[in-house]
Amino acid sequence: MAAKNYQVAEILYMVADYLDLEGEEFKVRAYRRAARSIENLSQSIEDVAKSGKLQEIPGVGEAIAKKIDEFLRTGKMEHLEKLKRKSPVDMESLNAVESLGPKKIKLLYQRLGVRNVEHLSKAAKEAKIRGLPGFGELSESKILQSLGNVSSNKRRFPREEVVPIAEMIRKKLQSMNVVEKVEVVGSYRRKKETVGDLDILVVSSSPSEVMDAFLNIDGIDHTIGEGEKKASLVLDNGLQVDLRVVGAESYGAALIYFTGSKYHNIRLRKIAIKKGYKLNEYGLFKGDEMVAGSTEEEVYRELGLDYIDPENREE
DNA sequence: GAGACGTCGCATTGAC
DNA sequence: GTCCATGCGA
DNA sequence: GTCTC
Repeated sequence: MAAKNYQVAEILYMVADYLDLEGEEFKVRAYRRAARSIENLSQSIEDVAKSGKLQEIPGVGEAIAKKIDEFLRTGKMEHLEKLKRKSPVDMESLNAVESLGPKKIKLLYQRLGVRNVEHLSKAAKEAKIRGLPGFGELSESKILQSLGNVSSNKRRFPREEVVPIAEMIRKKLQSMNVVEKVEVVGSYRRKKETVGDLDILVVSSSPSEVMDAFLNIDGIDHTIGEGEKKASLVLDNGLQVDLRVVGAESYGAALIYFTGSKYHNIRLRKIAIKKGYKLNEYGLFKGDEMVAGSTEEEVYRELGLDYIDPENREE
């Protein structure tokens, strides 16, 4: 895969981040969608551009195609340069800080003049952030914690590296007698070469016991959150693991939903709408009535589709 | 050309 | 303490 | 900004 694809995607993500700060909503999604398409492209973006078929990429229309062309020809994108010049803050670094999104970044700038991570770190250490609307003492310490984590954050893990971990967790949960089903979903189930995190789906009559077991597996660095149906933690090696517990009646729909890909879900959802249904992680509904949900096969069948293997759910 | 663009659980605040 | 609104993340 | 209707 040409390295250019990755660069183009990165640039589009950056444009999205800056637009996000300006309060744009749908353009942001549009740029991120285009970026994701290009990441997943099987051909080199340069070849696609040469044959003038950029607009055939999902999410790429006239405007973005033009910008990609510009970048491939000149190595720059004026649109992004302009956004950067206009922006008072360094979105690239600030947006990478956990728990900070566009709204909070904007507020930190307006109230404290925070433009980059150095300013942020200083403000947090001086306890200036607590007290701002929407921030408390806890938010402040989370920011500091996240700033300390920057290096270990965000890498993707080779599949081989996570298989033993996934299996360990799966076996541990499966051995519990309140657990009916366990599946490792997400890109792991789609058998991608790398995974960003591990997603685990469980059916159980006693979610709280499952949560408890999950939060006590070996090798936990820290937990990110825990609720009745959902928990997230980070292992010593930096891998994030998310757990979700659902009812048996929703198992199939949840499998589909959490296995993804996102594109695949969007496609299914559209097909569902066209047929007068609504599809979500809980099931396939006609009005308020669930017509399918306990198995994947059932949901696909009801949508008029043959079963699609997880590996083939990229689009 | 107009209108939609996913949706929801969780953490945290802040009001009561 | 409970309940709500908001932002974030997925 | 892009896609669908």
